Amino acid sequence: MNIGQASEQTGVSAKMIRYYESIGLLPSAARRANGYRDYGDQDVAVLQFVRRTRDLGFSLEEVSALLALWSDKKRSSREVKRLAETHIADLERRIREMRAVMKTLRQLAHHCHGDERSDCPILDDLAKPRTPSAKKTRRH
Amino acid sequence: MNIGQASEQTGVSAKMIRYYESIGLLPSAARRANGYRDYGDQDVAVLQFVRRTRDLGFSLEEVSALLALWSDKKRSSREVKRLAETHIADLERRIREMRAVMKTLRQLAHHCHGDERSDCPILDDLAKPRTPSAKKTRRH
DNA sequence: CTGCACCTTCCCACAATGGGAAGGTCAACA
DNA sequence: TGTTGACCTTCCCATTGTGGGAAGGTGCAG
Repeated sequence: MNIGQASEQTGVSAKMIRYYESIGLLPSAARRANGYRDYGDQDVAVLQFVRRTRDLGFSLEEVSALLALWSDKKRSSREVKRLAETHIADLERRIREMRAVMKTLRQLAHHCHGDERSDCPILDDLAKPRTPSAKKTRRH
Repeated sequence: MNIGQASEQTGVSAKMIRYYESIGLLPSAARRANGYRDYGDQDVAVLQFVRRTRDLGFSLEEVSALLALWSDKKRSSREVKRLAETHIADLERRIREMRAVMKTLRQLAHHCHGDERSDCPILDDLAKPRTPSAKKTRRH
């Protein structure tokens, strides 16, 4: 099957499939005589695995680790669970941070009348403090 | 004051101050005879404004809009409030998405015994479905 | 044969930030 | 005076994950 079909069946764009191969996340695809990449059911399964883990927010590096664990028959399930739980904890932390930010924004917005008058407590407040709590919400 | 002091007082790295200037987010800084950038209290106030809005998760584009509104004496507070509320709605949406993902991950992790045994329902499940709900959690 | 849809590789762009090189400047200290 | 070290300057590169698009080959249908 061509890359286009593989893309359609998995929801991973052809561009990304080639990219994943180029960075070594996926093994080099088989090639037909004309140079086209050729995908089989096994490849599609791997792509679906990648698609799914990406949808769940795992980084490509984490996906790579999960793929390795997936194909390693001797692996213990402990590692997998640990990876999932680390990810859950990360999500929880980010949600907490975002909630703190929302709280601040809601307070600011609440005091802004939001009409034609020009005085706006949001802007006045933004100019003053040096947010003490908010850490950089950096993705890993 | 030199860029180093301005950086220290505002928590914006010197690197970023120069970058913000280069992309036109900030006006060109005054220069001393030796070519060093020179910052005054007004510049520091602007940098603090930027720092604070960045901490609250606004993109540089949004910060730019807020800066314009800030310096526009005739603006209505409606626009500002709208910007803040759009941002709040965006945060809410992202939190909802992340919670859905966490729920899935928790279910997966719950069924994984996480010990030396190698069979792992997390990996088995990841290989199967085509997540229907999870949209890309892309930052704006 | 022509046209169109597909494939290939290669380069560029994005958002925001950090790292670091190569070189100029300034202040303090021996 | 000379040197040292802490600044400053610009310039380029890397990151993460994705899309856009050019330039060219392939394959099939009319």
